[in-house]
Amino acid sequence: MPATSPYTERNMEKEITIYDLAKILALSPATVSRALNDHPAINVKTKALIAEKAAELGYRSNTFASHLRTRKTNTLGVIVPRLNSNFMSTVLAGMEEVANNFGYNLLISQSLESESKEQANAKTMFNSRVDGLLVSVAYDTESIDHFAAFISRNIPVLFFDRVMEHPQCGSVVIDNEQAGYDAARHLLDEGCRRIMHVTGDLRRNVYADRMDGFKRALSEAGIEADSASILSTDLSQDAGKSIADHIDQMPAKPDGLFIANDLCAVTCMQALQEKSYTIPGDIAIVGFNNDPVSQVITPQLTTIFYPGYQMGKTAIMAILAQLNGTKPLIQDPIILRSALIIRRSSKRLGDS
Amino acid sequence: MPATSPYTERNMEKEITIYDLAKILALSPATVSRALNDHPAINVKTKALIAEKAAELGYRSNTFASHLRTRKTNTLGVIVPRLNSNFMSTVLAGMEEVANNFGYNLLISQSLESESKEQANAKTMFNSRVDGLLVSVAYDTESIDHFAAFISRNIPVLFFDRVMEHPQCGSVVIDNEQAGYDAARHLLDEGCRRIMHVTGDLRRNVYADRMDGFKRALSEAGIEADSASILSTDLSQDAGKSIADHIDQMPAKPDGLFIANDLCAVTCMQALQEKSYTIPGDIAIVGFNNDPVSQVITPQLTTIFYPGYQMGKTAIMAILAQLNGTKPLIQDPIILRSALIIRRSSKRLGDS
DNA sequence: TATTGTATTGTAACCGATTGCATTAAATTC
DNA sequence: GAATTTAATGCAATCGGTTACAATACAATA
Repeated sequence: MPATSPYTERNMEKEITIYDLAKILALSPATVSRALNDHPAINVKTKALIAEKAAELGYRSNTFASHLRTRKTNTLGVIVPRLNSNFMSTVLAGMEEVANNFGYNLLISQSLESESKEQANAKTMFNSRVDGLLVSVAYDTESIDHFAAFISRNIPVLFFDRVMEHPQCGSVVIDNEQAGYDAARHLLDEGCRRIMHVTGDLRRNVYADRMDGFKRALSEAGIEADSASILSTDLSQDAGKSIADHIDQMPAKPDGLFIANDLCAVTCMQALQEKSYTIPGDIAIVGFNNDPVSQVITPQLTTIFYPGYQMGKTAIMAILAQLNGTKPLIQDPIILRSALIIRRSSKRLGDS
Repeated sequence: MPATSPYTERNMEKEITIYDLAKILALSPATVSRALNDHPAINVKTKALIAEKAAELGYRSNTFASHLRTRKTNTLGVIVPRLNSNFMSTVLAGMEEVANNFGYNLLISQSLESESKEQANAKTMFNSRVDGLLVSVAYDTESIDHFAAFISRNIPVLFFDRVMEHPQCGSVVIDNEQAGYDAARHLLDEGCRRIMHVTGDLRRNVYADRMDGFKRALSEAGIEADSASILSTDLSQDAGKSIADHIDQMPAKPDGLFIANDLCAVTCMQALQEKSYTIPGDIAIVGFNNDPVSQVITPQLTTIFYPGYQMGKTAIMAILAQLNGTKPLIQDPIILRSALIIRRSSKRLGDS
């Protein structure tokens, strides 16, 4: 009976190195290294010989040794609040596609909406020596000190969607203020006068800006957005139900509702319908993100189209441009187009 | 005028190493290394001293040097068909959480449902020297030769959801056959007799198994599942519409519909409703995955609960167990519980 | 023939962390 | 006080590729 159980043995096949190849072919490791990197000084026949032997023996370059020497990783770090939202997974899909095309890998982690987790993630990314970092910050992130290490070493940090202000960091966003304005303006145009806005944590630009746009539209219409008409929540599905309860108990109920997240909006809408409110008759509703659920709910939800895939692609291209030195470190935010999609949940006036 | 533009300079700050720390503190690199790794042999005071200095100087471990030496990357590769589906992003969220807790990173890439892309991804993962590989195969994957390199080097390869048979590879799945049976059986119990099944590519276990279960239920009920009652599609949203058109033109229309994907089912349902079919009156429908949309559609969609988050967590734990040698390489598939969730879209009989 | 040039390959010093095997100092036991 | 532990630290080789700087061989030129 063997001393160790069979399944504890691993890596039976020895990993072969350029030294092995060199010895077998009676050449120097340097020549092998150069040949494998297609260095012009090496004889074509020698290259062919080495390539053949390498393939035969299943040689693979040890990227650690290589990176240790060259100080490049070809890896980009991505920190997002959550992986499992339609929006974020769409962004990531876009990122992965472009990164892959340019020979970069993606190291992805989620902060689960917690600043401390985000800090830990950043540290890991830093130690993993990512060539660049893409971040959408957590709900409760206050400081960006945990990115200082990157910045001081000139490792590009790019924020997307939920961004932080920093002179050295680029960002990719949509015009949230305008989107908020469009949403509110649309509700006003549909005849709503007591419009309520359900938003997220106002420390986050995306929510603060949407609210600003919301207020601007109301103020233009001569309506004051008092504090009672703005509700800050975590925009979860549970929050959606609570909002419905809340509205149900309001003496002067809103006739329009702008909720900064589709999933939350949809849940709220269902809860309201259960309480026999009609949508859009009693209350017109506008969501945000153009999540698949917005087209599935009855009535279909008016929302803001958010170009997630494009945002992912754009973010990667922007950070690669920085890495290649073709773009300055200091740059203006990249603003992508979003658009109001009008569906039935907000149409209070005739269609024609 | 400087020779290079200012923004092309990078990494101005010198990276400090354990040698720098050792020199500054008049210690040996070995002590510094041990201290940073919290080695028990090092004096607590010395550790504190080193930790402090390291923090002060912004030291970061060079993972390449470390990995080069230890031959471990602490990175797991994940190849999925698509990132942007509710199911997959939920799985990934679960994976990330566990991996992160155990100090592992995730290198994630998507095959976009193409075998050739999957092969390329596998190659990258191989060269990145991931410690293990988690795969859910693409729609059209025929062979698993591209994983042979891993297997022959005893790098664990674990399949999840869409799995391939291989004696050396573990897998994490649900009992798709049973789920398919449950779905069909439920429709039968609700009085359906002409039941149609819309499935995906039958080379994939998930679809083949669900179909087998479907057939078993029908055959038990004495109904023959003829080829006309089974439709193989790509389960996209477009497919959902086509299915509705197809049904609309069938002479003998089905009274029950089991679609192996919620998003597709929902789209189909909407298209059918537009054509004035009532759900579940004319046609009862069952989907698969318990996607958020299933609770949003009217009537709410009966579906199969798929434990995505748990699957992600389980898969990581299983592969880590292999890496730690606590589990044999050859093992039975891990089967997670799925469950039929009955909602309105399939209730043709009274509730009581 | 001596010199210079060209093509090709080799030598050896890195890159930075890890770790088996000492070594030294201090504490404990006899 | 001598002998033995115990605690803490150091030495030096190692991981595998890269690359500046030779070195060698042979052809071309003076």
